[in-house]
Amino acid sequence: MAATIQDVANKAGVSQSTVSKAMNGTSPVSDATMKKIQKAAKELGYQPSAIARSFKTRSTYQIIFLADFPFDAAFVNPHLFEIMRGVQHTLSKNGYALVMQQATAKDICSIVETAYGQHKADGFVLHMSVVTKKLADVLNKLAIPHIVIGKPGFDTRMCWIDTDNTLSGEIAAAHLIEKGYTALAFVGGRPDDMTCWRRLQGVRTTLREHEMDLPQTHVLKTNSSLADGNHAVKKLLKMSPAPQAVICANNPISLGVMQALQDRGIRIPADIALVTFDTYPFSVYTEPQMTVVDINMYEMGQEAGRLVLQKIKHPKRQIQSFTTTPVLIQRGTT
Amino acid sequence: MAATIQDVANKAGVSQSTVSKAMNGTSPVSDATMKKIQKAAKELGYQPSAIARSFKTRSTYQIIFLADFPFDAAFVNPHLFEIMRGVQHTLSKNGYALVMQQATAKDICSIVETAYGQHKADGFVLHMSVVTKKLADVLNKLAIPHIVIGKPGFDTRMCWIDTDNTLSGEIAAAHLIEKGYTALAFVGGRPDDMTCWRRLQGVRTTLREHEMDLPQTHVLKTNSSLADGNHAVKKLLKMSPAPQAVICANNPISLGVMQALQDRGIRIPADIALVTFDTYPFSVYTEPQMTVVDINMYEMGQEAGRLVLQKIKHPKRQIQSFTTTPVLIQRGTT
DNA sequence: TTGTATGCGTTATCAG
DNA sequence: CTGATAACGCATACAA
Repeated sequence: MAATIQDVANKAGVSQSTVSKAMNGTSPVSDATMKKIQKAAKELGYQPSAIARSFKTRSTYQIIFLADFPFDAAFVNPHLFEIMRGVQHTLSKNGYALVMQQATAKDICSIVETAYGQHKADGFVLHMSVVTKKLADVLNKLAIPHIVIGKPGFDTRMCWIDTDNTLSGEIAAAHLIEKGYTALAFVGGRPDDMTCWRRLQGVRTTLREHEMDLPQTHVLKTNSSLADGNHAVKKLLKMSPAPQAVICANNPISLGVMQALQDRGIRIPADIALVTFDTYPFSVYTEPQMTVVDINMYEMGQEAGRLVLQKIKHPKRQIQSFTTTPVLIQRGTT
Repeated sequence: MAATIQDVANKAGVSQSTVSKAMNGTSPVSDATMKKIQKAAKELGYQPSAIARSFKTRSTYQIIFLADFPFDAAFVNPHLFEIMRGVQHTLSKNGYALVMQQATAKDICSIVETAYGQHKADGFVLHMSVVTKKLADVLNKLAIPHIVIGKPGFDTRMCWIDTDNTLSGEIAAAHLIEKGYTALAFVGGRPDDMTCWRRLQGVRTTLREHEMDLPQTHVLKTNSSLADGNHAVKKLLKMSPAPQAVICANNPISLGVMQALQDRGIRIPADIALVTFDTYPFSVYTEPQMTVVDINMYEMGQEAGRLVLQKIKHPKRQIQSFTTTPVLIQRGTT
């Protein structure tokens, strides 16, 4: 059997509580006994039992990451894992572990209630996609430490952090303006795609600040697929004034636009410049590589980790904010 | 405070140990008292403490997944997450939780030793990339339940499962033969890339079975990048006999080959057919879509989960095997 | 600075 | 079928 704190105490010739104090520095111990204890512990290969400690301190040192991990998740929602990596990193540094668990909006409440009720975790990191109003009530009523990744679509007292897509849009627009492009177009996603929509808002804001215009005729709505990008090109080329630069709301759209443009012999960026958002999946594989406004999801994960630990220590603090600044990566398309 | 088993016992007017037996079905209980207990438990919202149970039963019901999660992991090694999803699914169904933790070949030993020594987990799922001989010794000496994802590069008594890349190669070759292609070429990775190498071996095996040949001149070595795929085309077109079909050892290579082929006006599959491995990242985004031999990593994860639980129950059983059959997905390039 | 005593919530052994 | 009782390993209030 593994050595217990009692074994160490016996071997060192001191009491069990003294060993505890010595190990945790929770109360002063004389040099002499400290030495004895360390020696005994080392010889026995003593390792404190995390379970017993949890039992006594009534905390698990665990955080559960809940999301609806889709089939082929790494491709469908790669950000999820970059965020998880970040969370894990922070937690690990603070002696906490990250548990990964699948959930849906449907079963999230019962999962959280039982996991917390049975003391399986001290807190939760929740992806926006599984967050519901009912969950917000549960979290609030039971005062469960948590942080939501992504701003919930409804008013709530939950704690959340998100990326600033509006700011990303502003940065994209500012870059194009700085490069001297005056006639812009925007190829977006569906009206209910908040990410795309916020990026568009950002673009608009910056253009307005420069007293430039983005007429409704130059804003295209699509379903965010590569094929939609292809089709958008027909409309882009009919616009008047002809766009000198196109902002694509996401990677698939931008790849579609680029392909169709190049198929017609239009040179990028000489004839038309292109900007999109996020590095993956395609932006570094195109020729030329895409200029993008990127976001460091790993950093956001780290911040989420810090915040959930903070909530555990200070349950009353409420955090609702944007984090991690988007950054422009200029490559070949502008 | 949350209700304890004692509270339930008091409310039901029975002893604490009877409640335990009733809840766990660990010893027969009369219908009448069972009813009383269930009623009391429900009214109190009783939830058993997982910590206390762990403490008593000396098991954590946790498995740690250890891998070197790289920067932009979802793109660099997407399979990792599909596997994790599978593991998590199986564990969850069996009342276990999956902890995600970053590790490197350097620190893996100390991580495993302390995590196991401190009773933070009952077992481990380890990615091949962090597995060392020293780790194998530790695992063996302490009889730690584990399963390695990927066959280790050295002889060992560790338990592992892997995908059968050789079989994948065989399937790719068989498909081309069935389609009537007789002159083949193979564009591979570096000689030390075992995945590529095994796929090539599989191709060779099947060709030999059909008394066909893959001469050394028709096997190209590259660094597995898209650009390498591009460059390979020059050599492919100089080969004699001219290849009717090309097997690319992985996705980036195949995309490069396809691009360069199409740039020269060569039609796929009319002039040259193409086969590669894995669905992502590119195979569904090309035009035409790639025919691939794919592997279900989620299934492999599920299997890994089952195996590690089995190892916990039967520590002596040793498993070293291939799992999950590769499957041909015929699309537009053959 | 050290030791004694207590209890965290559960399961399990044993007697009744 | 039920109940009393003893651990599990540790942290901590309190006493010395």
